[in-house]
Amino acid sequence: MPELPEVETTRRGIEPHVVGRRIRALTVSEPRLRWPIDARLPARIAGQRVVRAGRRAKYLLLELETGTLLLHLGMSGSLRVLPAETPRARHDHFDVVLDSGTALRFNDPRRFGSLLYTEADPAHHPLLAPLAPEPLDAGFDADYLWRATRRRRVAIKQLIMNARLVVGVGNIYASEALFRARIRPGREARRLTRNDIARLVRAIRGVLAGAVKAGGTTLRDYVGADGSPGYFRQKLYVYERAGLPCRRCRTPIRRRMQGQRATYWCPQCQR
DNA sequence: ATGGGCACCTGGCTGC
DNA sequence: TGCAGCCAGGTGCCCA
Repeated sequence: MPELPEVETTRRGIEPHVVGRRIRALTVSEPRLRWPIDARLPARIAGQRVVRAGRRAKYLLLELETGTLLLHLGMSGSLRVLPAETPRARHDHFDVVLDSGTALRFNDPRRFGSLLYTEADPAHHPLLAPLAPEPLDAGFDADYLWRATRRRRVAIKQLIMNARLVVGVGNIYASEALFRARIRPGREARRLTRNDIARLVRAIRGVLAGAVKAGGTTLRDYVGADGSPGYFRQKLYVYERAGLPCRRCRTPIRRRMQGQRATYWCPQCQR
């Protein structure tokens, strides 16, 4: 589910509630996430102050005094801020209880999310180290993507969903960015021209930034830290719009499977 | 090195 | 009403 905009929206939502607070407890009701939550984790983080709420790609980073919590929302996860005494609901898996009496509560029906902890530099963590530059930072530019796409035969849509090459773009925003860049999702990456690449970089940045502004996209499970949905769905041009008229040219939007994920595009606008 | 396919898990919807 | 089958905002890992 959550791609960069949803994770960033969650980060912004929790930030004012967590930074400077001390962790009273980590209470785990279901440790079986993508990776099991370490049974010693509650003891390790209890009593620590939260220094910073950061993000790297689709990971939320809660920087503590002596380590960093790495939290991933997976496909169906959400993290909410609520009073610690709020009764648990189905698929609530853990609470980070703060000294303010509020809790960060993680809910994830599919349990593809994860909660990890490292006392080393998180940038060196094996899951974070190989990640591409942040798409909204200066390091992600046409030169970078040009080099990353040379001699790559994969379809460009699959390439921009590969976190070693482009980070933060998932299935929704991949289709949306390619629509904005007017590039067909099935084009071989290395066949894109310099101009295509420049438009694609702008499109990726634009769609991600726009979605952050709208609080993300809610299709099914996603809610922000305050429980409210994201409103970017109304601004989607192609995703889940198969058969509906293109919002630019009225041609019916097409859908096909690409690497076991649905891809949407306008056969008229995109070449 | 690159790329493809599978696995992990639950729930909602469709169609018989 | 029940149930099988398919699909869903991600991504690490194994194999060719």
